[in-house]
Amino acid sequence: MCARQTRPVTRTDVAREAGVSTAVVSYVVNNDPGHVSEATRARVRDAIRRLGYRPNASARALKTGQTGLIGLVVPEVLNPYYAEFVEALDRAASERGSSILLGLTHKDPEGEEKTVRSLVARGVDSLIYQCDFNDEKAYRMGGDSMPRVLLDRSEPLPGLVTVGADSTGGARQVVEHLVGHGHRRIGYVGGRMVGRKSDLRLAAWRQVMAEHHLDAPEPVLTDWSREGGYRSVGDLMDRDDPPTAIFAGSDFTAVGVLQALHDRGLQVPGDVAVASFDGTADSAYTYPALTTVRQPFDEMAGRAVDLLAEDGRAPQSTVFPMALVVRSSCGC
Amino acid sequence: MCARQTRPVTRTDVAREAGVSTAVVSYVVNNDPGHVSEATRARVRDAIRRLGYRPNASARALKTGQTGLIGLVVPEVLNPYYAEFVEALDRAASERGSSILLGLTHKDPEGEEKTVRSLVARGVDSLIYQCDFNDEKAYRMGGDSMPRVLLDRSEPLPGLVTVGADSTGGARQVVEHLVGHGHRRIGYVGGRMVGRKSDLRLAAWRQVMAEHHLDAPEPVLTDWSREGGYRSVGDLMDRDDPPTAIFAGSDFTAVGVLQALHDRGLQVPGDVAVASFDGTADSAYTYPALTTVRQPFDEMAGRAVDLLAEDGRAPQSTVFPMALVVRSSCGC
DNA sequence: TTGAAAGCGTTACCAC
DNA sequence: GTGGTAACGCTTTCAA
Repeated sequence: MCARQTRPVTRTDVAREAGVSTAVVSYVVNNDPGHVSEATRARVRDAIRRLGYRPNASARALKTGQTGLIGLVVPEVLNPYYAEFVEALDRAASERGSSILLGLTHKDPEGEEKTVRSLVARGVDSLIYQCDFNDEKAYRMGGDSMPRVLLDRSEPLPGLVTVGADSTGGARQVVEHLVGHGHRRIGYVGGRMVGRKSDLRLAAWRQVMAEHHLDAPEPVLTDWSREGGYRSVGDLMDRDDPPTAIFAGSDFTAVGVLQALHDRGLQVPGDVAVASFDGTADSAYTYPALTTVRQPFDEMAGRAVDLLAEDGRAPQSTVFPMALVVRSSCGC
Repeated sequence: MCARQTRPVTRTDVAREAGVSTAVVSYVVNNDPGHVSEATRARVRDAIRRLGYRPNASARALKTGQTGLIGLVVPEVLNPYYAEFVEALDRAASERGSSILLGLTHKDPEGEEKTVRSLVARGVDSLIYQCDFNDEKAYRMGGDSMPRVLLDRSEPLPGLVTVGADSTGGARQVVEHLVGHGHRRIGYVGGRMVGRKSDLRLAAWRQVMAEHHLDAPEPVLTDWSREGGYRSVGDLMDRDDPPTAIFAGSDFTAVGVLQALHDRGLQVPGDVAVASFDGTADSAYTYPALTTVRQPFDEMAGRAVDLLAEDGRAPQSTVFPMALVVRSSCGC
């Protein structure tokens, strides 16, 4: 009735049990259409159930050369920004029959290289990069034989496959909105860019200010963290003419900004308005709730996984629009 | 100089290049000690480098029966509570030479079963469960042949391997702290337990109240989300004698509670004190910063991965203490 | 210290 | 429709 031994059931056992060859079992397991008669198919299915047979993933992978694993390189998952990507990518991957092999770098710059190496060694079919440092280097490390995409890039990168959001358009919407509230002194707080040339948000902020003939105060550049946001408020508010509104380069930054503002006894949006960037889930639960522009997480994730499946190694760049989410931190 | 074809380099190629047998290549790759002379070793390493050889993970896994993959079943990663676990587990796993294969259920109750099935089909060596529903059922699904641990369990479960935190002790610390501030009406807000018998936090709160001869107001049970926390505040504060302090069953819940309190124009901790449970990173960045008890994420993660490695199928239960983190939401 | 060779569980080509 | 069987790339025993 039940197997005495723990030896795993193989396709050979099933074949014997069903009185067919191993090839037929393979056909049935892989739903090979038309190849096998209904009667046989049923018999095999039955044997599979009776024996509790489970195909061996490693054997299949060895034979087909495909593991169904997508390696995801991402700094951390405690930052909701990355968490949004991870969730969206997991959904996209599983809809398409793949799984995500997590490669957290834990924000360690050299962890990136280690992570990629480990992912490749585990036999991932493809790679998605969502990282901050040494982008192109890490990207190359994947090896040219493997489909890979660089996520969260707003601009095409020569020779690379990228997917991203229209950061410029998004940032413009935020700053325009703040200007629309009548603010004239709008400060910018964000992190320093590490692996990229420039910060499109910063540039867009400058540009919108200029278009409205407004002076852009000196931006505060810190690191992309809540702590960074917190610290930046001193720099910004201790000036002779502090801003009446702050554009934070990320929701995460804004969380720190908000706390620092509260600690100084300033009202938001009464004394200072705040708006930010990313539209992560937690931006709705700050106090006050953040006005922000939402990243198209699902669209980017879906596209990224599709590109991998297309095996597309032709360099190309996809950019999705961002949408303004109006809440109360701006004064609406 | 460079390979014309894209055919992947195998151990056979390396053997030929180095003028040795494939077995020797294997010895070198796996650092088999003493088995091969320094000269040969160097020759092989050289050939490996020249050819750019990378061992094939699937073939190795097929042969050894080990993939080095740990399946992690977890509802979501956007909730910082789970994100803390994911980060800690990833760290623990990679320190021990394994990788985490992510199995997000996306809070879909039936997703749990699908997720486990998918993880097993991908050939994980072992399974870690960090989930809310149908615990034991999902646990059994892993199959008895596979090492697996149920994470985040404060009490032993007959026949299962569990790792958790001392929730009772943690909750007691929080409530005692609130009592120490002179509060007499301390409310409880938390989620409903789904896969478990009872909520130890709730019980501990009741007990501490009783020990101090304090009446425990009717607890508010909602779901474990920011939204749930937000909604619960109405239930609690519209009473005839609203509490002067609130114990939230999780930081996530507390975030919603805080926002609702602010929206009602109540000061924290002035009008109402708040303290919570979990000690996730974001609890330091609410307004005001939350007093909470911290889960021993790293300890639990490390222990969980160790238990898997020990192949320990003997049911056992490990519980780590929780530590009070005093910040400003309690009125300190 | 090194090599030959037997599988590991599949898939898929080719005969029947 | 069905079955035989040669790989896939690796580990490991056993002999040399």
